Amino acid sequence: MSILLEATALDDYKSQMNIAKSNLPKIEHAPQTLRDIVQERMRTAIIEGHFAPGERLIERPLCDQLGVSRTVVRETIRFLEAEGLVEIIPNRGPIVALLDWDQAVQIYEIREQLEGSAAAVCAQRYSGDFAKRLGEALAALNATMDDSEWIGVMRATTRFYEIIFTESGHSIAWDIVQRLNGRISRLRVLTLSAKDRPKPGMSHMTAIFEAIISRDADAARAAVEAHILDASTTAQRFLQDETKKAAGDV
Amino acid sequence: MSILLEATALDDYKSQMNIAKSNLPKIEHAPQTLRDIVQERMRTAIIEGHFAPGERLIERPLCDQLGVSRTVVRETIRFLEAEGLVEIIPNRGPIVALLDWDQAVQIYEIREQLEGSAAAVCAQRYSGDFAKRLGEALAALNATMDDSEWIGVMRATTRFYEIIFTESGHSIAWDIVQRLNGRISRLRVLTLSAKDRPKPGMSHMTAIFEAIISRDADAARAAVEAHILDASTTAQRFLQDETKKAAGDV
DNA sequence: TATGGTATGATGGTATACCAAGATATTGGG
DNA sequence: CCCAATATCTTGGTATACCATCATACCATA
Repeated sequence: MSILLEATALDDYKSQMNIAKSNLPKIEHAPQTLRDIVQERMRTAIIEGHFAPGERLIERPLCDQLGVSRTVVRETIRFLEAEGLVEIIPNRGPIVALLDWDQAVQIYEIREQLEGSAAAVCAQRYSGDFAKRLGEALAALNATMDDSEWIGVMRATTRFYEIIFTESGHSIAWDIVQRLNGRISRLRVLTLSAKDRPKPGMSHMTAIFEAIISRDADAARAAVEAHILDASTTAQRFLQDETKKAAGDV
Repeated sequence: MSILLEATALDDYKSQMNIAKSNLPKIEHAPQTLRDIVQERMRTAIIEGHFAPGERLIERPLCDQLGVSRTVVRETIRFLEAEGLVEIIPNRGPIVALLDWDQAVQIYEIREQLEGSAAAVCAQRYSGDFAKRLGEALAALNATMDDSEWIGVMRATTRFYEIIFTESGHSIAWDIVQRLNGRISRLRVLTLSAKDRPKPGMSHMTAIFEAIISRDADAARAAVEAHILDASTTAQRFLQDETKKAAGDV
């Protein structure tokens, strides 16, 4: 059964539509539309690697798998296209976006700037229970490092940075970073599941944490840069191995 | 007659569809789809201010004005939503995105970093006829400054930065900057058409040009930062005036 | 074997119908 | 005369059917 078919929010939505206003506890009814659900599901399916890069996304099968109309699927694809997660091949239709090393380098560089700034601003301005929350996120990240479930590590990492971006007030930069992360998700999977470097990643995150907490903006930025340099180096190794292997397979 | 109804590419497309393969010089047939045309047209209509911020974008009238089906319009809106040019109000539909000063500040800060980096990289690495091309772009920009057509100034400015980003190889950052510029287009219009500051803008651009040409990366970055600081200061003045006026109107 | 035609499948584009939710107008009762 | 309940209109969301085009694979014939 397809990953897209898991019976969850989509079915809830549909049954809710039919039942309509049968029960009253509809307060706080977040008007989550079908599109939102499908978007979210396809986005995570791509990011988590259930679709291979370059794989075609054929409309009607997707409709069948998701149980929604073409309209919804097409609008979703349009949205993901704008996000850079999907590319449109003229007269052939959408495919999962491909990623070459040049693009990856650019993305790491942009992340370096945006994450570095957010961390620096954070170090200067944080207040309230921010330190506590960031510490908890770091602890949670540390906990995920052991069970080596890359998906958990990725989510914990995201959570860690989300706290930083939120505290710094850089919501737009956070949007951009998340979108860029989606595009290099394949590389993140590779680096996160790399057996030979769970420790360096953790030490970098700890360094970022400590620099922010001690209100050292320059050190915070430097720590972020070190973290991303490490990640990009690891990613490069994998991507080039992969490229070589692909070249050999031909 | 609506801005959207200008008879141009859209009609060409449609008649081309019917004529089909009557004449052979169809080589280099850029497969521009209806969606692409509608997207481009609506994007520029929003950016150039033909739709007011907050204005509702009602599907069926748009279909009538553009002469296309709801599918095309809806997919276009989805794309522009992902671009941040359009917001969806639950149960009310899409509106032209609103912009508050907090968001604008964030956007200026991100632009500062991305444009600064591109200029710095450019200064270090430019080659070929880049200097000549950038000089021509600067001259073109200077020429537009006189006739005070803000649209021309905006395009020339975009062209100037496009050359920088292209030469630096930062294509993804350029995408991001362009998208961000779309979101603050209203502010750019205000600042560009400000009668009291055609000169400062030009002098900043000249400073950027000279710093890059003399391969001084630090100076280039500083010049970009000065330029954006100036732009954001001007923008802030306008936006706050506007806010005050709006408050007074209530 | 090579050429050309055909069948198939996928996409882009269009039209239409239906229902739900909001907004507005209307009308009836106090 | 005012308030409230109802009716109507508009819009958004969804689903479905249809056509034209493009690409590809297959097949038959020279």
